[in-house]
Amino acid sequence: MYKKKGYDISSSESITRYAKKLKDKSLRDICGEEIESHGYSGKGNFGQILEKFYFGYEPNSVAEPDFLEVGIELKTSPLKVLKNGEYRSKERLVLNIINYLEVHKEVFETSSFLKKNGHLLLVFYLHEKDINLLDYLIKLVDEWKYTKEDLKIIKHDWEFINQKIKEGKAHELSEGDTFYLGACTKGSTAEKSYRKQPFNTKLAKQRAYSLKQGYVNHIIANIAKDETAVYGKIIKQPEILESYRSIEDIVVSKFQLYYDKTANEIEHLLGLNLNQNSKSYFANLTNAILGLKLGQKIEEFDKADIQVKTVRLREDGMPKEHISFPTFKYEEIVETDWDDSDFKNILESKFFFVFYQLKGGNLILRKVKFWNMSQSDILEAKVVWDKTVEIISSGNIIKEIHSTGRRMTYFPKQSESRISHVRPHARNAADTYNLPIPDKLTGVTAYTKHCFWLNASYVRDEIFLKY
DNA sequence: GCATGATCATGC
DNA sequence: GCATGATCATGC
Repeated sequence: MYKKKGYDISSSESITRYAKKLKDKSLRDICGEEIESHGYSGKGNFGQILEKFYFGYEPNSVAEPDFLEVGIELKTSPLKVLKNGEYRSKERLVLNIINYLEVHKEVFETSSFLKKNGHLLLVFYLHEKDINLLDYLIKLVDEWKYTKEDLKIIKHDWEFINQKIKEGKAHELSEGDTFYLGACTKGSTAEKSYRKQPFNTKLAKQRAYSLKQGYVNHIIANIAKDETAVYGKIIKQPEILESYRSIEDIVVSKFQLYYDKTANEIEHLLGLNLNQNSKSYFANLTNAILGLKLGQKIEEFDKADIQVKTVRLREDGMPKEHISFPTFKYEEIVETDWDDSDFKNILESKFFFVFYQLKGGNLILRKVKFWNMSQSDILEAKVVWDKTVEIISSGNIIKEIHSTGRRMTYFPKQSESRISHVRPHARNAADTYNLPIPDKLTGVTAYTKHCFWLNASYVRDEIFLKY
């Protein structure tokens, strides 16, 4: 037994008060000597050390909350700092493992998820590269309970995950399936950690419930009392989510009123007068349809890490453009595993597509769609990512240089994959990132910024045309 | 006409 | 200054 308890285990106020003393301290500040006298060897994670040496209980993996008497679960999570000094979550917050064989028997209100994670005590620390975890500074500490609105959405998410398990599709679960509560992969190498599922003989990846990174950012803003961003809600009263309606249905029904109308007509029907030359014209129109004021961000989409994409289709239904993602840094991508890659992370998100189509010189709203990529397509996209990494690591990037100076590369072309390709995405040829090793043909040590693109034909066939 | 490489323009 | 959405230009 560790006796370093400065709190009353039967009082949540006392526990929180004791926890808040951690602010602006590091693990070494708080319990350095004790850690050394107990032979701390650098193993174990931040949370386990805090539990053992500060709160004085042995880390466990039981289904009950850590502070059983008051039903509070302790969670620690890393922060990063933006250039403007605001805190953001470095990652999603991983909760308890989904026991496929048991959860299908549960109902949300009495579920193992809610029992263990309904009331959290959160300790956020500043994660810094190349610094010993004993020296990370703890910055934000507070309790967290979900608001009524959030809990309705989380319940829908939980039920969606359960439904998939009941249908024997645990192996097809994906983070992009849900809004705030995700089913994220969990295990040192996710490839190796497969589990049985109750209604299918196929093994399914081990997954845990998790709060989406965007949701954690809202918790952080809440705790830090940071209210710089202006948000507007789609769901103004939680009662709207009563009964069978999901947030998806509600959003889609708002758009359906305007299907087959031109952007201009929609604008007038909404009583707006937007600047059509503005780069954000379509984003503004989307927000207005959802009932938001100009300049507001969509709170629910932000919390759910939803990628909103407006796509313009030609008359024949082909998107005018491929869809781009952020550029990758050559030096970073070669040091990254697929499971930790930005590309995988973004492909696992939920997307909201708004399709406009050209018709007689006008753009009309054709349809909107929530979409996330299937597990099998994510694996196909991995092939493109693997090849890209291989090309950069080997230094065989440039294939030939035309007399005009135009350079042909070995990067995966559109014709090589149904799903994705790699192309430049830069201000101009001088807009470059450093290469980890010089290009074999030319010897250049930096190259024009590139990014992954979703093929226009994939967007048409798999997103626009399907069901 | 399409695929691929190159660049522009706006807004934060 | 840069990210992002959008578009242009060239060669097959």
